[in-house]
Amino acid sequence: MTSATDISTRIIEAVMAQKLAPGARLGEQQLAMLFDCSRTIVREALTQLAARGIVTVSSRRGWYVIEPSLSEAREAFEARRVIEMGLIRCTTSVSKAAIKQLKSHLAKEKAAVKGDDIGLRSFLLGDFHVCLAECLGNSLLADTLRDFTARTTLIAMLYQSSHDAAHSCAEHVEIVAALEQGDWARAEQLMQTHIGHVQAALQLESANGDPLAELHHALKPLSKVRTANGIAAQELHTSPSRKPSKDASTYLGALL
Amino acid sequence: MTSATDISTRIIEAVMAQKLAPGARLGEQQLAMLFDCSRTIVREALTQLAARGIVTVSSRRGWYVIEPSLSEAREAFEARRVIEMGLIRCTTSVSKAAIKQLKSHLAKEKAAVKGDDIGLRSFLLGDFHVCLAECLGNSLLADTLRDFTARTTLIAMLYQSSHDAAHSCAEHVEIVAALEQGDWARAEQLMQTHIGHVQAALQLESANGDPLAELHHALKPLSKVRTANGIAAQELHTSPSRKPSKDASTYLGALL
DNA sequence: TGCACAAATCTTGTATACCAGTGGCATGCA
DNA sequence: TGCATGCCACTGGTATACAAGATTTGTGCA
Repeated sequence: MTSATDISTRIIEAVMAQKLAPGARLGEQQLAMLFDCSRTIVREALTQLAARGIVTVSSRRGWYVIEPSLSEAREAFEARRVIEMGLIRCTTSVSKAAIKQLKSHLAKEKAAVKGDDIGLRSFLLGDFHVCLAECLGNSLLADTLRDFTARTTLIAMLYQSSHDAAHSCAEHVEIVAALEQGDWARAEQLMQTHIGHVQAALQLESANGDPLAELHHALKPLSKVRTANGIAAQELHTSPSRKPSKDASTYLGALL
Repeated sequence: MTSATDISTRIIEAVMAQKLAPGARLGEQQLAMLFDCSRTIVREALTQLAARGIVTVSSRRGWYVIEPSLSEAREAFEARRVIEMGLIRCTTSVSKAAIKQLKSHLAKEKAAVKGDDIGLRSFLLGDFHVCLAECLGNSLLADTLRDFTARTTLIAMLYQSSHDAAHSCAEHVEIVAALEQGDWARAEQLMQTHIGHVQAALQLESANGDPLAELHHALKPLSKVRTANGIAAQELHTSPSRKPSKDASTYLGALL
C-alpha cells in the first residue's frame, strides 16, 4: 500500500536519476501491482504528475513520460535560468545553516561523482538546484524548480547530453563558495555559465534550419543513444511481455 | 458533462476573478452536481489543482481554496518578481504580433476598469502577467505564472488589498510601452515597481514582530474584510443549508 | 504471398458502491 | 444550567465493475 504522493515522488526521483527515459510507458495496472495499490491511487499520482508537466496521457493508450520538443527544451532551460539567476539576484543574505546544508549536499555529490551509482549521481546533480532554492528561502520556487529540473534531465536524455558530472559538481562548488563569500554577482554569473554549460552539452543546435535532423535523431537505434551513459535503455522502453507475469518487478524496476 | 480540465480551469478563473475566496469550501458532491459529472472527475480536477498549489484537502473534511500564510505570501511575491523580471531581462526582442496582442489585452483591461464587472477586472489584471509571459515566448513560465498569480490574488483577498485597479492598469500600459520601444531596462524597472505596488497594498507588515496581529486579522468578521471589494463574501463562505437542494446552483455559483 | 477485414485483447475512462473518519447534535448526568 | 458522552449524518478515501477506444492478432480471400 502506497499513497499517491509516494508514487509521484518516486517517479520524479526516477526521472531525475535518469532511470525513466522520455517516452517511457507508465501503465496504470503495472504501477498498481508495483506499488500494491489500486488503479485509483496510481491514477491520482499520474494526474498530479501530468499537472506538473512530467507525464502526459494519450487517450486510452497510456501514460508516458514527456518527450520535450526542441522549443520546449529551450523554454525549460530559459525558465531555469530565469528562476535560478533571479533567485540569487534577489538574495541579500544566506544563513550559516543554509551554507552548511549546501556543503553537505556538495559532499554527497562529490561522493556520487567518484562512485559508480549513475542514478544517484544524476539525481544529486539535479537536486542541488532544488536544494539551493530551498536554502535561499523560497520553497515555492524550489518545488517549481524540481519539476523544471526533472524536465531538463529528460531533455538531456533525449538530446544525448555529453555533459560531464565532475565538471558540473565543480561548478556547484564554486557557486556555493561565491554565496558563502556574499559575492552575489559572481554567484549569479557562475550560475549563468553553469546552466549554459549544461545546455551547450546538448545537441539542440543540430536541428537549426534542418527540420530533418530531429527526425533523424529520433530514429536512431536506441542502444546507440543510451549506452553512452551506461544505462540499459532497452529495459526502460521495452513494453511488457505479452502475457505479463504477476511479478511486476520484471519491468518498471527503475521505481524500486 | 464536463472534463476535469474544464473544472480546474473554471476554478482557477474564479479565483483570479476573486469569486472564490481563500478558505472557500469545494465539496466534491457539490461540484459534481454543478458540473453534471461524477465525483471521479471532480476529484481529478481537484487533484490537479492541489498539485498546482491552489487548493488543499483536509482529510475526510473537504477541499478548500488555500489560505496562504504570511511567509507563503512573501514567497509568492518573490517568485513572481523573480520570474517576471527575469523574463524581461532575458528578452532580446518582442515581435510585432506580441505587442499587438498585449495592446489588445490592455484595451480589455481598460474597458473592465471603467466597467462594473469586478470579477472580470480582477481576472484581466492578473491575466496580463500570464499573457506577457506567453508573448515573451515562454509558455512554460506562463503556466507557472498563472498559478502564482492566482496565488497572489488569493493573498490580496486574504490580506485586504487596498490596491487600485486603474493604477495597476496604467502601470501595465507603461510596461508594454517600454517593451515596444525595446527599452528592456525600463520595462524591468517598471515591473519591479509594479509588483512592489501590488505587494505594498497588502497589510502584510502588520504582523511583523507582533504575532497576535495575524490572529487578530484572521478573526475579523468576514463581512468587514470583503465588502471593501464589493463582493458578497457570505455567499462564498457560507456552507450549504442542512438539507441541500438538488439545485447545485444555489451555492458555488461563482463557478457558473 | 500480401492485403483487408474481423475479432480478441489490452488499456484507459467513468461511475458507483462501500468504507472510514470527522463534526455536529441531542441526550443525560452532575 | 453546564458539561461530557454517544449517536448520526455527512464527506472524502478507496476499490472495483463496467464501458469504450486503440492496438494487435488472426483469418480468409485475391
